[in-house]
Amino acid sequence: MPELPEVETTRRGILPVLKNQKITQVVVRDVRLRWPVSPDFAGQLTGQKILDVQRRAKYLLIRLERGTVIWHLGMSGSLRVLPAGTPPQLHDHIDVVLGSGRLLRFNDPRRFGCALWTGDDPAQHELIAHLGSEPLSNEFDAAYLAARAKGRSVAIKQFIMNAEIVVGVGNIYASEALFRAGIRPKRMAGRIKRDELERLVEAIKSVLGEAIKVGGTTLRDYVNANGSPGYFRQKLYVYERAGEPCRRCSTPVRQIVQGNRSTYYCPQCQQ
DNA sequence: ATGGGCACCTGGCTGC
DNA sequence: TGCAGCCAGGTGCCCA
Repeated sequence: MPELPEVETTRRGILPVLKNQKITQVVVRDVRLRWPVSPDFAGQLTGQKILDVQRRAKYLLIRLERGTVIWHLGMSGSLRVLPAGTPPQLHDHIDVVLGSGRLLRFNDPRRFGCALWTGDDPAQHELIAHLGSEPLSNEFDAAYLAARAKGRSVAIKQFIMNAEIVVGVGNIYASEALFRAGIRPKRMAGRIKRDELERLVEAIKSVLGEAIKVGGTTLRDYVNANGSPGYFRQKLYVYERAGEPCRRCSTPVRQIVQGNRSTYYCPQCQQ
């Protein structure tokens, strides 16, 4: 569910609530996440002060005095801030209770998310060490993309969804970025021309940036730290619009499958 | 090394 | 009404 804009929106929502707070209690109701929650997870966190909340790719990094929690929302996860004592509901797997009398609650119906404590540098963690560029950073540019795409036959849509190349671009924003750039999603990554890569880089940056500004995209169940949805859905040009007229040229939007994921594009605007 | 496909899991919707 | 089948915002792993 959450792509980079939704994770970043969550980060911005929880940071002011968590910063400088002491963790007074951690409740783990279900350890069966993508990786089992470690038996010492609660013990490692309890009593520590939260220093910062950062993001790398779609991972939230909760920096503590000693160590870091690496938190991923998977497909259906959300982190919300609630008053301590709020009764848990279905799929509320983890609570982090704060000295302020509030708590951070992790809900994840499909349990594809994870919460891992590490005492080492999170940048060196196996899940994070091999990640590609942050799309909103200056190092992500056409030269970088061209170098990585050289000689590769994978479809450009799957290429930009590959986190070893560029992080944070999921199924929604991949289709949307390719629409903005006017590129057909099935074209081979290595055959995209330089000026098209320039447009693609700008499209990825702009679509992610605009989505962050309005709190991300809510399709079904994504909510931010306050339980509010994101409003970028209204700005989607092609995603989940199969058969509907393209917002630019009125040609019906087409839906195909790539790597077991739905892709949407306009056969007129994208070549 | 690269690309393709599957697995993990629950819930909501569709169509018979 | 009930239920089987399909689909969903991610990503690690296995295979050719």
